[in-house]
Amino acid sequence: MPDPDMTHGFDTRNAAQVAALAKAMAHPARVRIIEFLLSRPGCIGGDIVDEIGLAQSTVSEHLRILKESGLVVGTIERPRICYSLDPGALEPLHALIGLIAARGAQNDAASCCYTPQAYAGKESAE
Amino acid sequence: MPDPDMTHGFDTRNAAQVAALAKAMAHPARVRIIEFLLSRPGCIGGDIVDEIGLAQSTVSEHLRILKESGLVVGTIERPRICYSLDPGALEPLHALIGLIAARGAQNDAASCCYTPQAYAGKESAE
DNA sequence: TATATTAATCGTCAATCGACGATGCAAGGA
DNA sequence: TCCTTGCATCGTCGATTGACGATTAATATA
Repeated sequence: MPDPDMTHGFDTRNAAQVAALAKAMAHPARVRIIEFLLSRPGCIGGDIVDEIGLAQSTVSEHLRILKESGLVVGTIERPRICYSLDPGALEPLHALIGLIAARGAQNDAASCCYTPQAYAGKESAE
Repeated sequence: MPDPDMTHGFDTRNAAQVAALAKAMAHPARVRIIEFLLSRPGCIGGDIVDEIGLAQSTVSEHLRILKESGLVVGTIERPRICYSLDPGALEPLHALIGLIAARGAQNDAASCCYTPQAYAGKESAE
């Protein structure tokens, strides 16, 4: 048995990886940091604090989370630290999202379930 | 001024959208639900509960979050509910991740900052 | 009408998150 | 040596999350 985590073709390890990456992007301030880093040719030090408009300690904490996920890398250039994106880090997330997006082509959201006669009384669930 | 939320080329509204989508994917159980939905031609009712291995109420809560994000749609087929992915929903997230991934081609993670002489004493920040 | 099936909702609890100000720390310059 | 600069870390607070069992709601079926 190659991988004991495998279930129905997907493994829980990968799910945890993807979730961790998504979590890193799951806050508006962090998304804005990413976008900011994306808008620059190189990377920036504490300008991020000005850009985001939160306290320095708060931004530092967001950067810590981003670094922990691997999405952002910091290079020390005393007294500054130089932040930049590591695009390769979000590969697992990118792959899954790519799969979902690809499904969009073949499969309109309406087509459904294994009980074909189900279409009779269709309501939207909320 | 076309959009008061614009800051340095990105708007906070979009950041919130992206963050909300990422948040929906920011839990291993929800990622596994997505992968499970992806592994099926159509969609499934309460089989998700068996697949995930958490209590029914917990899975229901995760499904609520996924529906709220638009990523998953539920169609009522009494007494079941038929869940399926709506690939279009994660467009904003997909777009941003696409941008980041594209950057990977031109820009290796090492190249950095606007102070070119910085490369002298390079350490890794943790 | 009574019962079984399936999913949503409620109430509760511990754990985690996000924000802040204050403080600490390492290098560079006066 | 004493400041200054730039970032990390600490401690604290309220808010949110994630898990569960119990309950409720809506149908189908006996």
